[in-house]
Amino acid sequence: MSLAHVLLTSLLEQPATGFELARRFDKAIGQFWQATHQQIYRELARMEAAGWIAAAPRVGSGRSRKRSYGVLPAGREELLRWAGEEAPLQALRDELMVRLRAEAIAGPLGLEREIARHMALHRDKLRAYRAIEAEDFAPGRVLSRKARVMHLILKAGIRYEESWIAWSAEALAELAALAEGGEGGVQPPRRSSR
Amino acid sequence: MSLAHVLLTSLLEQPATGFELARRFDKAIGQFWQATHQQIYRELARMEAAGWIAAAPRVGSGRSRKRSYGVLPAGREELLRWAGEEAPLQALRDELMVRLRAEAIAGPLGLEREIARHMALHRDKLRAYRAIEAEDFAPGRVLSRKARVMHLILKAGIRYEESWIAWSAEALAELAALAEGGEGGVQPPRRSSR
DNA sequence: CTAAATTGTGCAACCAGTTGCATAACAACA
DNA sequence: TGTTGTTATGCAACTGGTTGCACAATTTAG
Repeated sequence: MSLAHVLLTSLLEQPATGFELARRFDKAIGQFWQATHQQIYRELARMEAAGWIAAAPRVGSGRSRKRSYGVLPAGREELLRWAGEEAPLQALRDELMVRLRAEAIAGPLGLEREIARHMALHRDKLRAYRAIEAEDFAPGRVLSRKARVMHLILKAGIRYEESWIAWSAEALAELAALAEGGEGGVQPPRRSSR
Repeated sequence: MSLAHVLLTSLLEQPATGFELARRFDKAIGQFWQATHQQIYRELARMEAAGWIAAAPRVGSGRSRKRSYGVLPAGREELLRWAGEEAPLQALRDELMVRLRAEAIAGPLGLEREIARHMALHRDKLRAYRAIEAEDFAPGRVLSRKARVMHLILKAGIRYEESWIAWSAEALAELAALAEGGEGGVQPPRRSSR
């Protein structure tokens, strides 16, 4: 049940409508958690029912359906309670690795293109993260505690992307070597080179 | 719909019962995909209905409910078709990073313990992967194409664990520095040190 | 021979996330 | 004034994954 807690955190930073929260997921939050507007509205309704958040009274004409939520004391307590919980390691799921397994077992499938494409996507993400880092966490600047912790989160993303880029390069080199060597057999090669 | 394709790949390597497939998920497959026995049985039933796999005729007494599945030509075709598809980057979800965001915004929550615990778990995984590597892909050994591709998958796991271990060390150091410096404020520090 | 552990299959209910669609206020502008 | 784009909320149906439970054959150990 992490979504509720992501939303609590974000609302604690700054009250917002469901729509605004959805946009925040496109930016900073989206790095390590995602949600569609559907999920967000549903979850906000639950959280309101649980007494964790409340909508601010409508301003002006009152014809709009817009609802801006803020965190209630019970919501803040719930966030702190949850933050103290232990969680198992996040399970890794990667479709590309599943495809690579298929490639290993069902023979050469030409996965190089897809790996190269992923590598480029990881490069794009890394570039975007680096740009945020240069903008918000430039070296030498004096940062608040909050900013320094946020920087740690960004750095986790940077390391993650870097590690996939490095792996992709290694994998492409190995697959190229395999293709060139012409070793397509399922059994270990018969002719030893020594 | 990756689960079906994981199962196709595994059955192609070696026919198996649902139970045996579940155990394979605890080992090699589990690195980048997970499934409970429930999901596996449900999916096998679907795949059989779709004509991708078939159960081998019962051997011996025939009193057992055991069903061993093998891949049919249609299943193999489906696997190859799917392997050629493009997929977006795997979305990253990490509850620990969500907690760290809460820590950044809702004040110090003592997340160091949890980060250290995760670091130890990542170390365990890395050690296990390294043991497999030493066992199955020792340097200098002549490996089949299949083994070399499998090694690439393992290496992806190794890099992933290494990158989290390195991040954890960095995060713990930074959090320790923050605690020591006594900077708990939300605003940038007032007293410049120069 | 019996008890316990392991192997093996499955139903039912639930929860979280996805997809497609519908609706409506408001702002900008032609 | 009407059209288009943005902001804003929500229902309904579905898919994939989780949890709890039940049942039964086979193997192993006492």
